[in-house]
Amino acid sequence: MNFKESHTLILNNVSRFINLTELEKQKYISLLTEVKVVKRGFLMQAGEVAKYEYFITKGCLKVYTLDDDGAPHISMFAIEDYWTGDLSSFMTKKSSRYYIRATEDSELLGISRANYDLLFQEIPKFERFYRILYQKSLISYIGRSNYGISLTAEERYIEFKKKYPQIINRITQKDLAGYIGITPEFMSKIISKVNRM
Amino acid sequence: MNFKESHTLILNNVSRFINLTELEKQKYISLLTEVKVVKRGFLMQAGEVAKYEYFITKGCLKVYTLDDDGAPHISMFAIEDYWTGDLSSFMTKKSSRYYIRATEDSELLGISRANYDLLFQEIPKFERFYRILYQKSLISYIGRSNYGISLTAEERYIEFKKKYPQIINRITQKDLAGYIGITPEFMSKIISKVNRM
DNA sequence: TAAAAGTCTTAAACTAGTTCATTTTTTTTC
DNA sequence: GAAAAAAAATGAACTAGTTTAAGACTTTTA
Repeated sequence: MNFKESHTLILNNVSRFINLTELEKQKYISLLTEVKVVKRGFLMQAGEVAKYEYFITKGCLKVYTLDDDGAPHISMFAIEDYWTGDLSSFMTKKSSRYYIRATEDSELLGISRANYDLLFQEIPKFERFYRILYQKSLISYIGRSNYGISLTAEERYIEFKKKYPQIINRITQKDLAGYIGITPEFMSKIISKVNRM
Repeated sequence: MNFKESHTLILNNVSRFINLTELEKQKYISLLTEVKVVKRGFLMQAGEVAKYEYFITKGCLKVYTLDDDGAPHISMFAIEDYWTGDLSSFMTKKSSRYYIRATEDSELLGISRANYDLLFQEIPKFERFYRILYQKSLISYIGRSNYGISLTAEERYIEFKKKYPQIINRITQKDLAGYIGITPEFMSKIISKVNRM
């Protein structure tokens, strides 16, 4: 059997941590659902329960909440080879506070909650896969946990630019401001200052 | 066989997510090391490699970094029935940026990196235990990831008070300021303001 | 139990970041 | 490819949080 391009991408991602037999690969792929979202389309909206966890095979999306004043707070940008979704809502089946919206035409592979649970029964190796995946995500979130309160906005911008050069050119300055946690006006000032340096 | 009080505590913690046989329990306990730290003592210091991940059976500790000006940024307080350590350093074996210091006389159970790896071979069920543990931690870190940039210091204080009433009476106002991400002076103003309300 | 060290409070002068308003530039849509 | 809509730039007046300094209170140590 040979797999589609998107299937090869996700199987390569999984094979970073566990080895699957051909049969297991087919089984895994059979549990996934293909999803497309056009630019500015919503993958999910606040108030819904997260039905899927997603792996991105093409495109770019932003995950954000709206505060009481309706101002967006972007918690992540996700591109090809990243996982995204609202893990909390997905696990608890409670309604989500998050919006996920494509900033480019995007393609994803989703796994439903039922299939996620089934996966551990059918291929217990996936306990290990997710153990390592969550461990790595956790390490990265722990590392960032203090950055909002201990760095200035300018330092957070410089760090983002260094860490995610492949993302910074694909998003608007306004969305970047929503991620850094400042107003678009102040973002504009910082960028012109840093570029002048 | 019967277990010590601290062993019962950690076995209860583990049994939230997986069931162990008596033999597995004994095996697990045999992989742990008991550690005591007196008030103001260090469990680890920046520059060291994290040799253990810890489960707290008694006491209270603070995990923090020092910034370039020597000001402490506290990333967590940990009390009985919590896990602590520097997961990044523990996994990568690179030197840590963190200090972990007891704010009360404390007792912990540590697992070394070698025993952590062995654990998955000997009792594969622990892949599931850590998958769920890390998933829950991750959900809580994701939930907090925007709180430093989207809430005011006063809102962060009120939230901390509501969420961790059992911790707030065990730490100094100065350490709380280091966690909230403000100066002790401003912390003092906020507390007197909130209490006046 | 006295001295030393650390913690907490208060206040005045300062700075990083916001708000609001206007203009210019870029992107989207028909 | 023109009109409309959205994003970016700039500037002036404002606010949340910092800095520095000094005195009062509490905890630790010898």
